[in-house]
Amino acid sequence: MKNNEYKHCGLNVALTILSGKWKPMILYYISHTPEMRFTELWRIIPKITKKVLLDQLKQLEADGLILRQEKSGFPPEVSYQISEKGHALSPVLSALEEWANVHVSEKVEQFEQESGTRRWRRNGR
Amino acid sequence: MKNNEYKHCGLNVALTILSGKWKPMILYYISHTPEMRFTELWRIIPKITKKVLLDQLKQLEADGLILRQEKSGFPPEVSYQISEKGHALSPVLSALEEWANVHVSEKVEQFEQESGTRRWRRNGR
DNA sequence: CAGTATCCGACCGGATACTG
DNA sequence: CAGTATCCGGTCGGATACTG
Repeated sequence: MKNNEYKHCGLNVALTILSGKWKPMILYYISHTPEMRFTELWRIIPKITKKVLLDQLKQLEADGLILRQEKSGFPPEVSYQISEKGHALSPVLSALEEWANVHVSEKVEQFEQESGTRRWRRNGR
Repeated sequence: MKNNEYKHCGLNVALTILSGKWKPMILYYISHTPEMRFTELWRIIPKITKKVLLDQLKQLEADGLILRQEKSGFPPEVSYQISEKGHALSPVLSALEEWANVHVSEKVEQFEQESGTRRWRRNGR
């Protein structure tokens, strides 16, 4: 094989975008609800801190996977929704999910139990 | 939406397995060659250190995506190949790649230029 | 309600040197 | 050739307190 045939940078980009401890979960909830408010999201995701939730929401928004909508007034009212790009990604994520369930089911079960002690992220932004 | 409907742990597992700065590239090269030797891999991946290459190879092997084969004798001769699981993953990775090229092409181009200064990983193992 | 502002510790990628 | 052994620094996730 010749050197440097690797040009699959898109894969790296996609994985980078998806990297963040809570991003898949955030994406899941946002894509399954027409309008998800910040506090609601914060309530249903166990143990996440507001700062981290904000961080990951900002990244997802910056990458164009979700949309942020702010209604003026007080108290503030912000809701998030899935974008076109984000929506286009979901079948791919389902495929990944499916692959894991078929090929590494032990790890999935194990993961379900730990659930919460898991750490992970990706650097680079 | 009711709470805790999120059960897509497989997605988390899959992303965790794929997380590592060089893993997609390693996977690419290994899956496109019948037998890839350690030093060869080290040569064609720019700038990776042996320690990091070993780390990521060990993780990929532990997760069952690649196989390690060691021939006895001296000097040592080790080669890596893609496994069944790893092979089953490649269409999904192509889909991810495709998504990125269609939906975040700017970032992909940008990434191609930086190429090398990029950092990322995922914790939790 | 939906954020900021700080501070902190863990972990991962990287550099360098050494070895069976 | 294919690894180990150390050490280091940056980054991200997390905790806590404060604010428009």
